[in-house]
Amino acid sequence: MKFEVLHTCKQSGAKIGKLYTDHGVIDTPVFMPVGTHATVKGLSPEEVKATGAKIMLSNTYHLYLRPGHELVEQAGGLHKFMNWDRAILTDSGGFQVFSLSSLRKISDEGMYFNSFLDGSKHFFSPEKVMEIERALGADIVMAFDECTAPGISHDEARSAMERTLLWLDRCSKIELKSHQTMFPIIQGNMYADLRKESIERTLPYAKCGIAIGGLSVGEEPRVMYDMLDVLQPLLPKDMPTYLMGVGTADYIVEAVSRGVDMFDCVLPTRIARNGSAMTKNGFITIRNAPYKDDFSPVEEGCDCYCCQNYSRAYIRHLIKADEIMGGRLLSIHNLRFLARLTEKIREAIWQDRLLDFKKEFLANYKA
RNA sequence: GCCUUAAUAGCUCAACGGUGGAGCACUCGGCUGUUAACCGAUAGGUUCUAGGUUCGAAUCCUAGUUAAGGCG
Repeated sequence: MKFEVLHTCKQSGAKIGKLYTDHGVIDTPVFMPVGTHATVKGLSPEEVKATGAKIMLSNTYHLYLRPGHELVEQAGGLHKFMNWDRAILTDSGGFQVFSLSSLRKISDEGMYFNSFLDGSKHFFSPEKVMEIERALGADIVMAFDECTAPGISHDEARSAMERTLLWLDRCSKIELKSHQTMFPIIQGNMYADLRKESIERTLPYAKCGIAIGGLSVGEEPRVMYDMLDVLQPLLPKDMPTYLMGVGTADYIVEAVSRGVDMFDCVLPTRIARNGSAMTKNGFITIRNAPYKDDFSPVEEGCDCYCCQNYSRAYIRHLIKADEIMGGRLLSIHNLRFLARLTEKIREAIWQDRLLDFKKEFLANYKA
């Protein structure tokens, strides 16, 4: 895997790049749809591709529990199993350590946890996670990290950061398949000194990209931007930076202008299934009454399959009637919306005017 | 014509003679490395009508109205 920088924005320092994988080339900045259970909920791979996605996420923790990484390997790997021939990134389960905290116990050795499916006991060590990710066969595999919530003490944050670094070192010793590369993850909670130390000590492990974890976990946006500001001067210039879990237009624009290149988020597809659409003016809740007889497209000027063929009124009807198609159409739109956003961002970077673009974009966007 | 049963929120139904609730629908809010086609909130009532019994009636009694079923 190789990353090539094509241009750096003179106004912002943001870069346009190409990430070459065995499963295609990814233009950055990029948004990556999430398909936790080896499917972007509700959409076929063809539909996901049609939104412009060149890479998608899947999840180590969930696929390990069901159907099992051995089975995926037996099927010929994740790409073949799910019929997706473009790039895949697997998250390590570190976030599940965090979000399913009631079910786990954590130590330097790793994480003991109970399956949310049947309560059975399991253990993830960094080595075990790498072994699973190798079996799944994604192009980019995430290191096993410990994600923390805002509000913890400096000591607790340091402890999680140290553990993440310890685990990272162990992850780095496990051999992956030839087409795979591992992204290490920066932690440090909301403490500037820890974030700085974390990136400095994590960078030596970054071969083709580096990730920022533990943000967008409930803190105020300002806090996240502050952390990105701390990291920005220390980010590598020759490889992509991936801000994990971020997926609203305003966050993406703000983060790219601070040097971030890759994003993923469940939000576009989740809020779609729950009846909301992303637009350049912010979210709109299509399921609400005002759209009952609104026969215009979800977003005027959008080139997606949804907007080209269906009205807000129809989609509202589908959502209210609990018809799957409503969530599917909005998922298509929201993914296309973010793909188009990154296209516009790349264009602005080419033209060395990303900060102007950001200002114009945010002026119309209501968070 | 007679008999039986029923009538409570928009719908389907709870509620011992003791402060009328639930689910769904409606309206709105939330969702950020997916335990999420999910979660939450607001609103919604002359308990069919009129009398009666009772300290107190959705609940018991009488009459009526409407509906369903049965008998003629």
